[in-house]
Amino acid sequence: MSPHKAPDSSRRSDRSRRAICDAALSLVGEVGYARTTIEGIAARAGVGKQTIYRWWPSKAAVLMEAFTDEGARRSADVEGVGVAEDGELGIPDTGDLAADLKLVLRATVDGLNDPAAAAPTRALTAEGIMDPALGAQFVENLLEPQLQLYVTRLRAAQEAGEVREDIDPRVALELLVAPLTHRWLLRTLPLTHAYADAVVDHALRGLSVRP
Amino acid sequence: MSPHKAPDSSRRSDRSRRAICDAALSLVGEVGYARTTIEGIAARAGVGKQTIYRWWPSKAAVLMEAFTDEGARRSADVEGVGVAEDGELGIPDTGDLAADLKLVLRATVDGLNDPAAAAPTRALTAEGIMDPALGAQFVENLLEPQLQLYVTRLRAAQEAGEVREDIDPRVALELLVAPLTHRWLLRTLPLTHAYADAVVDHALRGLSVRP
Amino acid sequence: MSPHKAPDSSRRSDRSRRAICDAALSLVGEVGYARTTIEGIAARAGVGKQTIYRWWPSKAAVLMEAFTDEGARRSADVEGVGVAEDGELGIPDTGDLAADLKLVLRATVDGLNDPAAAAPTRALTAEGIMDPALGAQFVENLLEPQLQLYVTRLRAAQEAGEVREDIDPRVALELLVAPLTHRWLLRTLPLTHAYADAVVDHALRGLSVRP
Amino acid sequence: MSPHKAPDSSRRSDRSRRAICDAALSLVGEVGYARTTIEGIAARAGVGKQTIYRWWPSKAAVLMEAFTDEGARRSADVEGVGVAEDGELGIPDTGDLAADLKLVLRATVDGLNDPAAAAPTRALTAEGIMDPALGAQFVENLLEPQLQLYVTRLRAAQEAGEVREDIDPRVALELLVAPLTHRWLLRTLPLTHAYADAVVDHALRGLSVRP
DNA sequence: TCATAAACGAGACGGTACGTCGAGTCTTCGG
DNA sequence: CCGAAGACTCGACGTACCGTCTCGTTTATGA
Repeated sequence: MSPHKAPDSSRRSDRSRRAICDAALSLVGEVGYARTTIEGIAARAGVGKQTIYRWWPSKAAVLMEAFTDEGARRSADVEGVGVAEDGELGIPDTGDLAADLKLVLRATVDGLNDPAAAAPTRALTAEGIMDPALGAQFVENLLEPQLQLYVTRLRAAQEAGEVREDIDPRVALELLVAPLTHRWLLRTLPLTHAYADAVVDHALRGLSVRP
Repeated sequence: MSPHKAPDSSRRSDRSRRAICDAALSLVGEVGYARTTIEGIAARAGVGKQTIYRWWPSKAAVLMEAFTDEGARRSADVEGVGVAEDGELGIPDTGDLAADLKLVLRATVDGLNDPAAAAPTRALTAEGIMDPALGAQFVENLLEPQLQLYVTRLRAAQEAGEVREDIDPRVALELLVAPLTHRWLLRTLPLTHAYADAVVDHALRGLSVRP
Repeated sequence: MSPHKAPDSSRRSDRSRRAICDAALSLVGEVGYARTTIEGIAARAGVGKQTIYRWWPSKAAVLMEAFTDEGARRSADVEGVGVAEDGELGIPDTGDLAADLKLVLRATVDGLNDPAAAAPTRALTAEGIMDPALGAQFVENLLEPQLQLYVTRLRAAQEAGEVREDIDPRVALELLVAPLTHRWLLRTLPLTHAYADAVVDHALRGLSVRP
Repeated sequence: MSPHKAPDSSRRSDRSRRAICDAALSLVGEVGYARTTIEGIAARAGVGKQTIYRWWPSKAAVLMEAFTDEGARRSADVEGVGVAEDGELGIPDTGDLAADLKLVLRATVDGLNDPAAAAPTRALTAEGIMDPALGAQFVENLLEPQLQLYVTRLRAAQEAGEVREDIDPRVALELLVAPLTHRWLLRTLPLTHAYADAVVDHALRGLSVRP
């Protein structure tokens, strides 16, 4: 069915896989995404080009996996802690939804404003915009898990009577998150803590005057 | 000061400029952004490559100008009409903000869901995400004028007493527009009329229960 | 040490090498040396440009090798004949040096006067004049072997008592050959059989009156 | 007859002409012939490219004229001296042909061995080898006048009884000059005073044993 | 325990496009 | 109204990477 026989993944060299991911990450950090090449990754990893082409369809896919890996490794480092200590591991629930959201969104703002950390994510996002398959992977592996945390927190708020029952948490979350993403990706206006607060306030209280 | 002396733009051939923009637009339409090359544009335009490199720094910049030009030409075509006939020329004001926004956002959804029309915009957006200079141009020339229409409409609603006085129209607009952009760019979930309506309803009424 | 690592010549594709040489020779024959380009050679040979740049430093070097190759192939064709049948394979020795030299130099005149055959040699010679490295290769591979034949014949004439003992064969040979080369390259005056004869006569008998 | 109307040479700006020649000579001296370009000459001369194309067919032709000019200027500088003081202004006649020729040819050797002085001549010669029209100009303007000096001297030697009557001075001169040119252009072996002497001796006395 | 088949490193290959250079032509403007 | 200035089309340059394709060389079972 497939024009080429699939490689036997049980024989795959994990040493090469890791070296490739590491090389990809470091190169993106050093020269940026656009000037990172498959040849460069292979050279830095001490690997034949074919070993990359055998297992990944594109440079972006390599980076995708490198990112996912890195995330998994970081998660593993804190496994068993039992308590979320930052936005990545759950949104706090102090009973004050506005405060909790502001805390998390301010942290998000800080993360997005760090140029070194965010540049590769930005590149990967842009690539995912053009390449649907890659974009789907990006959303599934990196974005959606984050967004689900908002769903969870918003449902809790509904049960606590803080949020109206007729609210769709999935839509609500996008009201909160999309504006930050918008400013981050398109650079229309500065992305600040004040903006994060304003988004939360506007979203929670609504635009309309009270009926 | 500059490493290369700037060309004298008063001597610029407008015939070449237009041919290049036309060729760029048609090529992007035919083969997509990624497979459009500077050489291809030059060949189709019957122009030397150097004439492109003399005036534009990148393929994306050519397309940027081609888009802006096209927009300007379309605007010129309807000049003097006096009445906005679609969302690009102003948001209607029937006195019912929710209805007006739904109308416009549904039209936006339709535009974004048209693959042929939206693909080049998507590519240009992605390119602007990676290249700040280009992104700034994109925002200034194409995006911001659209967003200002929302500001205008929201201010009118404030004056009409439909929208609370303590709302910042700039933030409010992003609450409405960013979620659509988010789904369009990241393809997290389908972009439908129902979603546009839900965004408007959630944004206007707010998430919180009434105090 | 070297700015670029040398390619591994054991992996070199001989098929490509031959195709490139053949293409180069045929192109020079068809359009002349100046209008032969590396791109043209690559295209005609069905080869990537890089494959030429990997192994040769210049267009002239390609032709140099093509010429040498062709010479080697022609020599191989007549191997085992045992008897020289033309000037390229040795200067005849009939005991009459003047007659032998006239024979050979007349043949040389004919070769140099054939425009099709001599044009590439002329181009290569001119290129070698400007580029010392190439010139050295030209002399070593193509010219010097020819000149040695004269040394051999002149030594035989010395042993036979035809030529004075105090003559340096290397200088003598240049007295015979350089005038023809001079007229051929610089086109001062026509290059004829009569001229070849005159050169031999003048050189053998000397300019001075008898003491 | 000509496809383009010939420019009116009476209107020609001599200031431009000189500036172009000067620029050409200085550029060839600084960066070599191959890397001297028409654009470079025009820029250095403060002249439009068209002003060069109007009056010369090629880079080589510009240099040709520049050289001729320079030669004429140098000759003018010593006009009226009445006595030739070097090979360029006539071959001395002391009554000893061998000595006179050695003197001149040694001076020629020195000139040809000076890399700075000879490089442009070498380039022009090479160009003349490939381009017959240019070569004819080179021979007529620069080479032939030099060679005629040898004819003159050799005829004097014939009249003085030093040289045999049946010698053709034109052939004889080539016996003397061509070997030096040969070594100079093709770099087969070093070009030394000893070689110049050997050429004179071999040519005057001949190769054959006395009958 | 070894043979054997796969993945591996290395890198040459045919290609495409890059961005630059210069050729020679054409146009504009200033003295 | 000539000529400087330089923008134009064109073609080739030499480079960078692409993705494919051999080459030997590990390596890791399964016969």
